Amino acid sequence: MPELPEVETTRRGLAPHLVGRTVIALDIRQPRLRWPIPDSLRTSLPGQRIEEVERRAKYLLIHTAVGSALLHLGMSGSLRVLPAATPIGTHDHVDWRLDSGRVLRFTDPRRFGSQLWQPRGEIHPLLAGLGPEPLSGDFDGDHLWARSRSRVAAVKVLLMDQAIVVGVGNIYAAEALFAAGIHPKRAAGSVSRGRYACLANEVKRILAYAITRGGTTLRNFISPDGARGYFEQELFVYGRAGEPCKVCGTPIRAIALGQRSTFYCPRCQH
DNA sequence: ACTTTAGCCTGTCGGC
DNA sequence: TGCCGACAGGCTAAAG
Repeated sequence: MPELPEVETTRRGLAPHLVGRTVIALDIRQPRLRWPIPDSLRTSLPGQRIEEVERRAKYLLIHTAVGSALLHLGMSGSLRVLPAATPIGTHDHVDWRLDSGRVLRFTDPRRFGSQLWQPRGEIHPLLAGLGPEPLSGDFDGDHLWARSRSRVAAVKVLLMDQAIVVGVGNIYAAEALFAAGIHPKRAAGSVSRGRYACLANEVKRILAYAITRGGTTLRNFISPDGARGYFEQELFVYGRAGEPCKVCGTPIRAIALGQRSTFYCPRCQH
């Protein structure tokens, strides 16, 4: 499932093929994604030259002179640059025809992804309320500590709240909490300043390391060059219910937290 | 202001 | 073998 490292891996794979290219036309075979593809994208993007490929949270921003396309992979989406004649598969919903003779192809079986448009000078509502980038200097333990006072929700829910910090999904939240030794169900407001400092550092370390591994491939994720990610081999708790903790040997436990599966070591995390 | 719930989708998997 | 319900999950909007 694409979280920050997977989106960043995608960005790095796409940028060399997109920057400097002009979008000739869009082939939209399925406009009903997480949100319908807006007319503004259909009318604004064709004819534009791509200036830059940026990542903000889990969004890819494809910048042009008149505005930016916002691409989100949802949980099963992938983007690849392919020869224009590549046969179209069942879930290949959108193609951007490029002047290089290739296409940027969006594939998404579950259609939780999106393609939106943001005119130059405007900020899309979906980007407006986002918290800081976890790998930036704006994010640290004191930020988590300050934003968690008086909050009774579980610390894992806080960590996955995109208004608090972006890019951390179910996998990396579980891994960071394990590394910091914090129980995922602990009330966010009851975690000390010092432990938040540790947690913030682990979030940064794990995300940065996962990017070097090409992200985590579970089910659908593939990078633009078709490669799988290799971080799954490095997971300590996610998806390992019943298996021994790699640190202490205690069986990893799975619980539901906010309708979401959560994995932790009952001995290492408190 | 915070917390909870429903909903968007379809491939996969266990059970019968 | 085939059908069927449960489950998975990022994220938002609406409800509590």
